[in-house]
Amino acid sequence: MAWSTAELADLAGTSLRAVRHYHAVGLLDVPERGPNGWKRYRLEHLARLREIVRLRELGLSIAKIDELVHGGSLTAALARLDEQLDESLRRLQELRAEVATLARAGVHSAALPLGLHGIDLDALSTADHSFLVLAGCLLDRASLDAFVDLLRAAYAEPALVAFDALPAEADEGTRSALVEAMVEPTRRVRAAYPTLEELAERGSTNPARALKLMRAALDEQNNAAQRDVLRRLEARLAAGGAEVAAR
Amino acid sequence: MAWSTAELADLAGTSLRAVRHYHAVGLLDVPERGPNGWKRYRLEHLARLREIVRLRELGLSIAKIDELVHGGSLTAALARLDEQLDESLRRLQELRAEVATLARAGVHSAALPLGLHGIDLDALSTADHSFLVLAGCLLDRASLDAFVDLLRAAYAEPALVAFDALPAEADEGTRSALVEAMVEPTRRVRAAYPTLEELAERGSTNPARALKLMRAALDEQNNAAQRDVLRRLEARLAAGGAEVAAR
DNA sequence: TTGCTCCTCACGTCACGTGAGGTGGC
DNA sequence: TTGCTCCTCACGTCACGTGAGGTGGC
Repeated sequence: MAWSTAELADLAGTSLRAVRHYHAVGLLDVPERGPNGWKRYRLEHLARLREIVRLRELGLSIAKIDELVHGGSLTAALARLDEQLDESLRRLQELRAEVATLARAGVHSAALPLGLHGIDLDALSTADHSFLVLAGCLLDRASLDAFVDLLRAAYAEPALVAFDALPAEADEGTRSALVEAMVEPTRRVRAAYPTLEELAERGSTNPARALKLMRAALDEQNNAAQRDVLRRLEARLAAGGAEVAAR
Repeated sequence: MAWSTAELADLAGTSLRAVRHYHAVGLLDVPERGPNGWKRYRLEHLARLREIVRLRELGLSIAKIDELVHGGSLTAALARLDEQLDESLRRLQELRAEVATLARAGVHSAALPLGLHGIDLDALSTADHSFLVLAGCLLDRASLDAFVDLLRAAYAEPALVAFDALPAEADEGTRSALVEAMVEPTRRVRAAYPTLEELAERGSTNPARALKLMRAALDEQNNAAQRDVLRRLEARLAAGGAEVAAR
């Protein structure tokens, strides 16, 4: 009873090349050879090879296995391994949920942070989608959720939806009417939800940078007419504030 | 607002080199460049890159992502992915159990099939350990469990344990006494448990080969005295059978 | 001017996979 | 003799990592 490399690999449930690789890196002893130069593996090699295969299946690197087999602390290694497995389990469970979401929402929603609660991705404008991607890179979960709440509130206001759709060549009448129509909805939303500053402050490790990036993105997404309307809206809101203060 | 490669990678939570790799394989469009030749990434690139990063985290290969992004069937891909995740989850849970076992039993038990029920690995002789490794490569779970039951029964018989420990230079008196002592225990074990043939027949896809390999291994593990005792034991059992049949 | 960032090759890494080319056994 | 298995190089693969060497911006 002595096995060839192919037989050994087959018994152990691995490949011929893998066995040779384990020889090359010194994990598995090269056995004696028969008179014709062929390797003759025995039970001891099978036992060692199974050990290697098993630990590889557990996800250990060859270097780690080498360390263990040559007397490294198994207990410590296994404790770390157990933590990693636990982490992997949690991740896989998240991933499954995410896969289900993706199946409903399409590939391109993969760019968004996962599990945005109660948001209809199809109803999202391209601009808001892009902005959410950026926000997802900059804000933590809580701030992101708060921002999504704000977005939904905004979508419930016809005037704010109209702003999103404003064409660059909109005429003066359209613009001034839109400014007026936006005053009250904007006040309502601002009163009920946190501002971008507040979100960045609470949800980012580098609030100044996050805020700058988000503002730049917003500005970039707007066309000339939208920027004009925004400028006038801010003036109108400030004036309104002054009126109230003066009264 | 236009980002450098490093900024983009940082925002998307990946590495500079990975971004360049995605360019090289055609997954991510190369953006326009500024007057100084530097790349200028925009929101669209961030969105695409996040998509890639997310799908990579899900374990998809670049080839697969390319297929998906260029209109492959997302539904089919996700269904397969979900199966794989489910499979991975089951494997991870097995692995955790196995890690716990390993922590108790030591590295070298990694060569053994996992979760052998109710067996004390420390009490196992080296020969039996080696043989179990081989059996684990050849038999399915049920047959293996049956074999372990047989092993435990054998360990409960002092005569059979004595056989395992018989030195090669054992004298004639020791040998013949051992043969006699083994007759009854052997009959008991054979009556209560399946034979190697039966185990191979039921538990292997290639019973003839499995049986041959296991017998060769057993034979090899025995020394001259043990082989002698076995031969005489078989003769004694056959004679006993003849006696009974003749009576 | 100094330090920092950007760029493009291009070789390295990990754990093997995959021929290429030659010999031995039945 | 034919077909099959064995052997040893040695280059290929996948998804990047890691310098090497040179330029631009503040």
